[in-house]
Parts: sequence; structure tokens; C-alpha cells
Amino acid sequence: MSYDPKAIEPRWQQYWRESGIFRAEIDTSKPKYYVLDMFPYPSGAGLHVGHPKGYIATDVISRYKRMRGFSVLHPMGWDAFGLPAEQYAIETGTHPRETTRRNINNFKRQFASLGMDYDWSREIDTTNPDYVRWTQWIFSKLYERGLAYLAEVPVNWCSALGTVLANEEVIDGKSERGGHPVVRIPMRQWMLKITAYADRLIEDLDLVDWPEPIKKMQRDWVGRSEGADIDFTVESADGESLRVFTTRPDTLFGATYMVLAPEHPLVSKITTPDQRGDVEAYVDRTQRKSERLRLADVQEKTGAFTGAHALHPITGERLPIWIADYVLISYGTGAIMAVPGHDERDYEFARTFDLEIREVVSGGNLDEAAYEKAGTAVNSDFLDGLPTHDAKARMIDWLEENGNGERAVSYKLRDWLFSRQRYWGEPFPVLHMPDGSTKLVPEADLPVLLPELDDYKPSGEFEPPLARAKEWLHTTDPETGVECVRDANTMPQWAGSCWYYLRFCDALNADDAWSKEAENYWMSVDLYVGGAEHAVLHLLYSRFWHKVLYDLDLVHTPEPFQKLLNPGMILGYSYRYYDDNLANAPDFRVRAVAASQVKLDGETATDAKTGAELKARWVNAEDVRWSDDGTPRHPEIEGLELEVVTEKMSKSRGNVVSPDDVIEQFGADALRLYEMFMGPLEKGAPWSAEGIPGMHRFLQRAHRLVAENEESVTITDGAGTKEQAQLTARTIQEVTDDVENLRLNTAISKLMVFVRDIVSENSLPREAAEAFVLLLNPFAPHLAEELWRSLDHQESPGLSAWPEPRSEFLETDRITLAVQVNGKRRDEVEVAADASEDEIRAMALASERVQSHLEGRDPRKVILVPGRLINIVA
RNA sequence: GCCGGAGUGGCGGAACUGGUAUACGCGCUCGACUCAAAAUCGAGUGGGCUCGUCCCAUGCGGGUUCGAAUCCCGCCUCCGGCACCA
Repeated sequence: MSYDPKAIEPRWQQYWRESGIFRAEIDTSKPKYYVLDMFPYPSGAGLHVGHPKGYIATDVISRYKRMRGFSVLHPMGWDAFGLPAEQYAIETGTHPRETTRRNINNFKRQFASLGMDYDWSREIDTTNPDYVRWTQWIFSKLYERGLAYLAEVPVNWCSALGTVLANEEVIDGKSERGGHPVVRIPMRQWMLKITAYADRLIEDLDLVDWPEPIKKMQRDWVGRSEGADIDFTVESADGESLRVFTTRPDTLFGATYMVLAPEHPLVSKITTPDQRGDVEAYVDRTQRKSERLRLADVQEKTGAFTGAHALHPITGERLPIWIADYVLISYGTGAIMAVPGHDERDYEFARTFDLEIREVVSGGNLDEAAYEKAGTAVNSDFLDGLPTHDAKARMIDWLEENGNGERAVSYKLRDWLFSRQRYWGEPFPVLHMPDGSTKLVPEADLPVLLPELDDYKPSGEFEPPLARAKEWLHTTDPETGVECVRDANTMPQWAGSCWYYLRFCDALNADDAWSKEAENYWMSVDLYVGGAEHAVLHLLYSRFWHKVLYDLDLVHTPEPFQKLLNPGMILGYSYRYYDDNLANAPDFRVRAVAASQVKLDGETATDAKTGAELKARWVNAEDVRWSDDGTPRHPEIEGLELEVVTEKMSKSRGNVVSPDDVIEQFGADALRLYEMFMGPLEKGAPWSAEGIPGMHRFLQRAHRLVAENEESVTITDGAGTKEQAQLTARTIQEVTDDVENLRLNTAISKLMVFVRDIVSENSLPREAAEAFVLLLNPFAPHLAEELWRSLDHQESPGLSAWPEPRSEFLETDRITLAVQVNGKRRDEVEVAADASEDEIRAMALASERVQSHLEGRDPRKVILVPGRLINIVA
């Protein structure tokens, strides 16, 4: 019988599901291994071939670790709150719960068809009331600790999404999802005090094994800087003092003016009557300037003079106080001392408004640019002659002694804006009392469930859809019977993903979020695999929650994820052109333009000839017409050449390849193998259909080798010839080493070499065959099951022990050494493995080729690299 | 602009701490099987020429070394992140 994945794969998938052999068990006699994928949002589009790369990798590792004797936890679940289901509900009236249920079923079907070994008894759905209950419970813990608070804050309001967004979700003034415009308006919102954990979020990165670039991104995001707060007295404003933060207290003598953010509370107080007009006009202008515009002209410095002056704390000099939007209200104290000699931004501002530039650190040329590096203090009274580092310390000492300031630390990280004005999220377990205070819904009354709504639309008036559910909204405090109001906001999608890895440890626990015992056994996550796009969002948020839980003694590790791996994205080829139908009008005489005729400026495309604005369009990959010279063309518009772009797979780009189709044609094992074989896990690459048949052929060969041996190959007992035993031992050793180091691509290539070379005189040794099937099992588990049975085993290979190489076959008695002359390879010699240097040297010098390259010269030096080469230097 | 990461055959990639560059797969060429094709199997496949015991090749230009894809210096290109954070 020939290899037929369609017949084999469903059979074993059913067996895995029904036998429950991959169920995770707490077994204290075994070491544990917790391998976790970032769980997906179950979208309506289902999985495409770009998704499973990480999932397949964890499946390989999970199966491997189980065979190595670990008790393995490898769960899967759904991050199922979120905008698309809600958007779909708005459009069609279908309840998000229904959409979510359908999508989850489709995802589960796809995961099953890929042959995943998930323990489905631990499945998590973040929208499930049993789960929401504990998400709300953790929020209550944050609230009790004072880490959740309501604040009137300027928020990122996105009217298209009808909600506020966290800073991290806004990119270039547009929403991260969908790219809709975002404006800043003040609103009363739930905030989480992540800044209280800023230092620990940086320090504890030393405890985890993560890619260095990701750690750096997190450090930079928290953005800790050390310096000093310095107080300036505002002249003639009844002793009003102005506090600034600086990282360069050593340049205090170089401060020639002060700048407040336009939103700074002092602005209205200190502005002099004759400057009021200018100042108010400027404040008004910056308020209306969108985030986007503010970014666009970062180079241009603008500002207005308040008419007020501050007094230099040491010299008593009068420094003019300006306002300018290059100073941000949300960082530091919202005010700065400007040192134009040693800060690029202040320098530009001073140049624009003709303010004094003073050198207080030597080393640069202030006629040309600000000098920001370290140097020696000059024109600085008691700091003169000190190097920057010492000058900073001396100045801080002076400030503290004289009561003019103190050592201070500032962070870029802001508190986490935690409420959304949407329907499909966790309600806040909070009651608003008539006196304006808030209190938690008692733990016994959790979860607070979402009310049913007829209409999921955001009102557009900054009011959440939940506010329309009057009966739900108005309730009574179960403790006092007082009438009160629920909170109409919902939590952001991050909430559910902040702690799901803990619930997986004990997913069926009805009394607690997790038991101490389960948490103790399984945590922390040994290997966490997921996209680098979560480097600062999900990973920072969940680390924060985890630390709060750690402080509450609810978890026993300070960090949740020990090792992190970011699989590279699999991209698709898409085919692009442009047209001038900007508004997608239905009856529009569309003019299509090839990419070669288009000028790109950032995100806007214009016609290179006419300058008219254009919109990018894509042709579905399968609809592309290929001309004879191999260029892609539009299927209908005659002669329109398409531009080939490699980008993330998405429906809108028409470049999605479904795993369903690949599995239908070549089987899940071939798909699994191909995705792992494409290259290193961390690296992304465009999907190419050409490689899959090669994997299919390899599996076919393996099948023929082990299971169809009646014709040409016979399985013989024992380890076979010396060469066969050596190849087997070496393959075991090398595959093991590769898997341990997550080099799954090279592990597969070694299995291929084995299949190519193992047969000798039409015989396949039984030991070799069995080792091979076991090595193959994590990668191609369906075929491995099949082959294992054909070798007369009753149990799954997934439950067998991983093979050990027989050490006596790892060593060889004769080795081949390269012979170099002056570093260039000229010949090779075969020597006994234990040959002495003199012997090897003699053999190398005896080589005809070596002699001819020596051209009669005597060797000056001979370098022997044991086991590798001998280099003769002449 | 700043900070990361990466550039190796026609393509995906391999080369572990500086030690035989191009493993493995795809593609291509030739051959076997076949009436023929597909499938399968086998052989070959970095480039060059004066076809040798040759020369040149790991983005470009230098350097260190007996020896460099690997280390150092200076550039170029692509990908990702950040973006007035005082």
C-alpha cells in the first residue's frame, strides 16, 4: 500500500482525540514542561498557512519533550473578545457570541487537521462566563491594591471604532487596528497603575531567556531616565515655583530660558496681560492640531512667550518662560529648563526665537550644533573642570543641600488606559454609588455578565453601548440595598490574554482561578511562542499583572514566561496596481494605473504624470493572468502590469493560502514538515507552493522504506552493518541536538539524509528503522503512528522513549582531514582517529598536490586542528 | 533621524566556539521505466576559462589572522521597532 495521507491522517487524529493520551497530568515523579502558543483571536477568515508556523513548532517540541519523559502541558484556547465580531454584529445583527462560537469551531477543525496534540480538556474561551468571572476577580485585586483608578485624562478617542485606545494602540495618530484617525479628548476612564511596576518590569528582564531585541524594546518602552527635579521660582507670581525634570543637572548654568507644555496648569497664572493674546492663540492652535500634524512638523519649532520670568536657583538670573508644544505635558513635570547649548531641540528653538545659547560643556562647536555628549564643565562656577559624570553628581548634591531640587527618575511609560466604550468585552465589576464613590461588586456575585442588546453600535457620543441597557445599568448594591449604577465601560481585549496562561494550569477549577498546587507544578511557562508584534503590548501587560499576582502571593514566580521565541512571519505574494476611484464609487469611470507610473510619498500614492491621488488595489493571486514573458497582468484590464509585493497574508490583499487546501492535496505531515523546513523559526519568508511536493516525496520515501519493504528492502534484526549503525547513532545524536536548540530545519535535513543512505544490500536494520520512526514522530506524527504499527508496536510512538545513540558507534576509527597549504585546501588524507601529529604531518607532506604547491619551499609552520584539518604554512 | 536584525547558487537555506563554503530541499539538465505522458527511480548542477594538481566567488571597500560567511573599521541595500520622553 502506498503512502496516502488522506487515509492515514484522519484515523490517527481520531485516535489522539478519543484516547486522550496527550492529556496533561500533574505527575510529581516527572519533570514538567509547559509549552504555550500565544492563543489566537478566532477570526472569521480561519487560519491561513502563515499562522501555523509557531503552532507547529510548539507541537514538535511538545511531542519531543513528552518522549523525553516530561509531563507536558500544551494547551490551546481563544482570545475571543474583540472588535471584528462586534463589527459583524453591528452590520448583521448576529450576536457576537454566535459569531465567536462558529469561528472557534472552524479553528478547532483546522487545528485538528494539522495534527496538533493539544489537551482540549483545558480549552479556554475568554468570553466564557467561567473565565470572565476570574478576569473580573483579578481586576478586583488590582482595584483593592489601588492599582485601578478612575481619572479624567486626555484619551485617544477613535470615532470610527467608537472607543478610546491605549497609547500603544495608536500609531502615527491612527488606530493600530484599521488605521482610523484618532483625536485626543479628556474623558473619565479606568486607568491601571503599571507605572508603579516600571522598575521591576525593567529589572526582571534579567531573569528571562528572551531575544535581546525584545528585551531592549521593553526597556525602551518603559524608558527609565535618571536625573534631577529642579525648582525654579517664578518672579512676581506670589512665590509660585516651577519644577522641571532634567537628565543633565550639570548643565544648569547653561539654562537660558524655560519652556512649559501648552497644557501646563501654570500657563494661565503667570502669563502677563500683554502676552495673553499670543499665549491663548498658541494654546488654542496646539489643541486643535491633530497628533498627526504635530508629528509631521517635528522639525519646525513653534512657541509663545508668556511674559513671565523664572529665577535661576543659583545665579538668580531672570530666565524668560515660554510655552511650546515640543514640551510634552505627559512626561516628567511638563516643563523644562532649556539648555540650548547642549540639547538639540532647545538649540533649534533658541535659533528660531533668537534666544541666548551658552556653552557649559566643552567639546563641541555651538555655532554649528548643540553638543550633547559628555565633556568638561565650563562657565559653570563650582562645576568648572569636572567631567560630565561628576558634574551631575556634584550639582545634585548642591540642589539637595540647598533645598532647590533632588535626585529623580522619570519614565516614558504611562499608566495603562484600561476602559473601552464597546460591547464585546468584560464588564467592570464596579458599582457607582450616588455619592460619587465606587465600590466593587462582591466576589460572590461575579461574574457581571453582559446584558443582551438589540443594537451594538457605539452611540458616537462618547457613550458606551452598555449605557443603553437601562435595566442592567441600574441596580442595587447587594450589601446596602442602595440604588446605584453599573460601569458601562468594558475592558480592552488585553485583559483576557493577561492571565490565560495561569488558567491553563487548572482550567476546570470551579472554585478558584487556579489552585496553588497546579500553579506550583506548571509555572512558569518554559517556552512561549508568538509574534514579535506583541513585544511591548501583550508581553508588558501580562508581566505587569503577573507581578501584581506575585505580590499577592497568588503565583510563585516573578516572571510568567521563561523563554520566548518569535517565529518569523510567513508572507504571501500579492499583486498590486492603482486606480483613481478614491471613494470606491460604484458607477465611476475608473482609470487604472500600473505601479511603475505611480509616485509614493509615505502612504499617499499619486500619478507620476498628472499628480492625481490614487488608491492601491489588489488582484487575487489566483486571478492573475501571466503573460508569456512571465510578468503578471490584470485579468480584465488589457495590458495592465501588476506589481509583485510580498506582505502579510490578508484577505484584502488577495494573497491568502489556506492550510485546508494544502492538507487536501499533500497532507498535514507534508505541511508541517515544509513549514519547519523553510528556514530558521525566527525568520520570515514568503510562502512558496513549490517546496511542498518535496516534503511529500520524502514522506513517501520514508513510507516505502519502512512499511512497503516486501519488494526490495527487508527489515533485518539488529543494528546492521557498522556503517548503518554509525549512521543511525549519528542521526539520533544530531537530530536530538538540533531539536534541543530549536533548529528544526536542520533536524529534518538529517532525517532526509538518513532515509537516503541507510539501506545497504537491500536491508534495513530493525534498530535503525525504529529509531528513525521515533525521530520522525514529532515532525510527522501521523506517518510515524502508521510506521510504528507496521513495525509491530501497539502503542503510540508519542508515548515511547526518545532513542539514545549507541556511543560505541559515534566514534569512528578513521577520519578524513583536509590538507591546506597556506590556508587553501589542496588535498585530503585519511588517517586513524588517534594518529599523532607527526604521522599526520608526514602523510600530508607526502601528498603530491601539497608538494607541487609548496614549490620546493620548506614548511615554516604546521597547524593541526584535531579532527578537521592540517595547514602547512610555507 | 535614532535603535535593532539580516544580506551566502536560479530559489528556500546549511556551515555549532575563526578551521574542507554551498549540507538538505526546490528548480533545471540528462538518463531509466513507458507506445507516450504523469508519477517514480538514478546521475549531474556556484561562476569562469587557457578544462588544470587552475582561477574567482558568502552585499561593497579595507584590516586582523597560518586560515574569515564568521572578528574589527568604513559604506550600501532590505526588513522590523521608536519617533520632540528633556
